[in-house]
Amino acid sequence: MPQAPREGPVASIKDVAQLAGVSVSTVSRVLSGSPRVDEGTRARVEKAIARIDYRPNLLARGLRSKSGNVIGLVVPEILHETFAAFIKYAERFCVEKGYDLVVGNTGGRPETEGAFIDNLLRRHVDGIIFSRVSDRSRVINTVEKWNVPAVIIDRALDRESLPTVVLDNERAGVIAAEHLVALGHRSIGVVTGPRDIALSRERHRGFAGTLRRHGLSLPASHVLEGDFKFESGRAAARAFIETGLKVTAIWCHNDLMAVGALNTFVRHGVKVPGDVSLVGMDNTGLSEMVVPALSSVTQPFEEMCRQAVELVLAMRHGQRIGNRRVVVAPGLLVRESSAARPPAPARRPRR
Amino acid sequence: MPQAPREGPVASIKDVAQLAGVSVSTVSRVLSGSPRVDEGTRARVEKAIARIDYRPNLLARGLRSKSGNVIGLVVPEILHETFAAFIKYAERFCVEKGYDLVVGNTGGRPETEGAFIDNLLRRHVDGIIFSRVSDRSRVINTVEKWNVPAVIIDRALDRESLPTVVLDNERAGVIAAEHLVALGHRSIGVVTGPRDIALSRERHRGFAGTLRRHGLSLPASHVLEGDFKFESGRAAARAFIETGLKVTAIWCHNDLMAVGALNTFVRHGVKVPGDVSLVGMDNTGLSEMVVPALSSVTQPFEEMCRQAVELVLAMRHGQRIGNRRVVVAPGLLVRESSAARPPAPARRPRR
DNA sequence: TTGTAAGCGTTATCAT
DNA sequence: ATGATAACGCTTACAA
Repeated sequence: MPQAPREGPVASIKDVAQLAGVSVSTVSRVLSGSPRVDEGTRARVEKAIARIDYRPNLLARGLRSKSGNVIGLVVPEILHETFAAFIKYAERFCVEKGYDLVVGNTGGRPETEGAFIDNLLRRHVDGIIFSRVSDRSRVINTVEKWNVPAVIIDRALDRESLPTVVLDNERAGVIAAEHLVALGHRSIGVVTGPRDIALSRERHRGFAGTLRRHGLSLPASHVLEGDFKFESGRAAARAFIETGLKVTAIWCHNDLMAVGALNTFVRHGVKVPGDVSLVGMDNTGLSEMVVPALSSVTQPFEEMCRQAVELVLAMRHGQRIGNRRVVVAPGLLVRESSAARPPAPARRPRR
Repeated sequence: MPQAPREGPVASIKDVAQLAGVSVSTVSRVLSGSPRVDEGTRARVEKAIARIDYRPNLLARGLRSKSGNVIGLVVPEILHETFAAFIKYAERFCVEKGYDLVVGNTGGRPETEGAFIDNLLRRHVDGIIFSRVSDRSRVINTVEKWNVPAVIIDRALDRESLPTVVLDNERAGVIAAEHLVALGHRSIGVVTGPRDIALSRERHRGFAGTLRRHGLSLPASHVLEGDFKFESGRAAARAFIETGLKVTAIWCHNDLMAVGALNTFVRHGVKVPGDVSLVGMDNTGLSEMVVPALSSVTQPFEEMCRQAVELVLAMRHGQRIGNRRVVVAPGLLVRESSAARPPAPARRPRR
C-alpha cells in the first residue's frame, strides 16, 4: 500500500540508501552516473529515489566538492534594457548548464560590488560575469587573489587581464557610418557614450575613421558626449538644434539616447528622418516602439551571454583561457528613422 | 614582519582559531557575537580574522543551520520593465537583509518554474517570491509540501492560500476613470489585460463601476482585451479607429499597451490628447520617453518588493502569516497624453 | 560491484 | 569563559 510522502525532514541520501538496502556510497555512485554499479542495484536505488522524492542537497554537495553550483552576474543597473537582457540570457544559459544565477546590482558603487563579490566567494561561486566594472583593479585583484573564474562582458577595458566578450565596437561605428554615408549624408553628427569608457572610444574610432575615408569631415562641434541615458540624448539634440542643426544625420551610441534625441526633435518640429536621420545602437525593444521606428546597430546579447557562460565554465573546468577576447559582430537593422539625405535645393535641383 | 596573504586554499575557521590560539568554538562565538567571551580573546580573534581575511563559508554554515541564505524570485519575463523592476528592488532589499537573490525566468512555463523551485529547495532557500504563477496548484503544492516561506507579488488570484503583496487594482481603475471623467470625457474606452488574470478583472471592475457611478455607459465595443504587450496596444488602437473612434479617452492596463496604442494613433494622424486622451498604468520609464509623455496610474514597485521580502523573512523566522494580503495604493501621474475633452462642435459651440 | 570511513567548514551541546 | 566533539549531507579514497 502506498505510503504518504514524508513530512517535515527532507529526505537525505541516507534515507535512500536505507530504503534501497545499499550503502550511501552506492547511492552516490548512482547519482553521479558511475558505470561501476550493477544494473539491478541502480534500478532499486532509482526507485527509492523516486519513492521518497529525494533531491541531493546542494549545500552539502557544494561544501564537499567546493562548488556552489552558482554563477554570479554583476550589473550596474537592472532597469537598463541592455543589462536586463544580460540577466535574461545569462540566466537561460546558466540554467541550461545546471547552475543558478545570482544577480547583483551595483549602481556602479565599488563597495556594493565588493560586498557582492565577497558573498559569492563565500558560497563557492563557480564563476562571475561582470558587465562593466566600476573599479577595475579592485575587481581584478579580488578575482585573481581567490582564483575564481571571471569574465567581463560588454564593457571591456583597453588592456584587459581577464577574458572578455565584447562587441566589435569599432565595426559598429563603421556600420553606422557606412549606412549614413550610403544614404547620401555628408554632414553627420554623433552622440557618444562617456569618453572614459573604452567602447565609446572604439565606436567613435570606427565611425570617425569611416567618415574620413569617405572624405567627410567630422568637426568637434558635431560630436557630443552623452552618458547612455535618455536625458543626455535629449540634451544632445537640443544642442544640435541650438547650433543651427548643421547635420542631416546623427548616430547615437545607444538606443536610449537616440530615443531621447528623437523626443527633442519631435517636440521642436524637426522631422525624422525628413530633416535629420537618426540611428541608434543595441536594437532594444524601444526602437520599434517609437515613431518613427528607430534604425539601430544591433548587438547580439544572447550570443554574448552564451559565450560568457561558456567561457566562465570552461575556466571552471580547468581550461586556461588567459585574457582571450571573444569578439561578436554587430549588424544593422534599418527601420524608419534613417533615410536618404534630402536633396539640397540649391545645388541639386530635382530632375 | 607582515606575512603575505595565503595563496590557494581559503582560510577556514580552523586557521583563525590556530592563529588566535583558541578553539574553533570560541571563534564561532565571536562570529555570532555571543556575550560569553572575554574581551581580550575577542580582540585577538578579530585580529586574526582580519589578518587572514577570513570569511565564513556560507555552504558549511547553510548545511549546518539549514538556511542557504538565499531568496528566490520567479518572474515570467525579465525583459518586461515591470518584472525587471521587481528584480531590481527585490535584489536591493534582499542584500539589505543579508541574503542573495537567485532569479528564475519561467517564460510562463510550468516545467521551468517547477525545475527552478526544485533547485531552490535543494539549496535550502529561505523564501521564494513569485510574480505570476503559471500553474497555481503545482507551485502551491510544492511550496506547502516543503514548507518553504513563499509570497506572491503582483499577480494574485482571487482567493489565494499564500500571502500576497498586491496593488489595489480596483482602486487603480477608479483613479483612471475619475481622472478621465474629471477631464470631461463621456465616451471612454479601455484596453484590459487578459481576462483570466485576476488583476485585469479587478482593474476593470473599478473602472467600469466608476464610469457607471458617473452615469456614463461603457458599451462592450469600448472594452478591448489585450495581453499586456506592445502589439496588443497597437491592435486595440487600430480597432478603435476602424469603428470610427467613438471614444475621446482610453485607459490601458499597462504602459506598454498604451505606448502601442499611441504608436498607432500617431501613425494614423489621430492626435493625442487632441482627439483622444490616453492613460497608461505602471508609470514605467517608457512613459516619459514618448511624445506626448504618457499619463499613468502608478504602482509602487519598490514598496511592493520591500513588503514581499519582509513578509517572506518574517515567515522564515517563524511568524504565522497565513494568507495575509498586503495591499499597496496606486497613484496618478498626469503628463501630457491626457487632457480636457475637446468641446463637441455641434452641441457646444465655442463661447 | 559494493561498503567503510574520513573530511568538507560550520554550529551547538556538553563538559570543564 | 573556553574547549572537545558530534552532526549537518555529501563525495571519494581505500578496502573488501
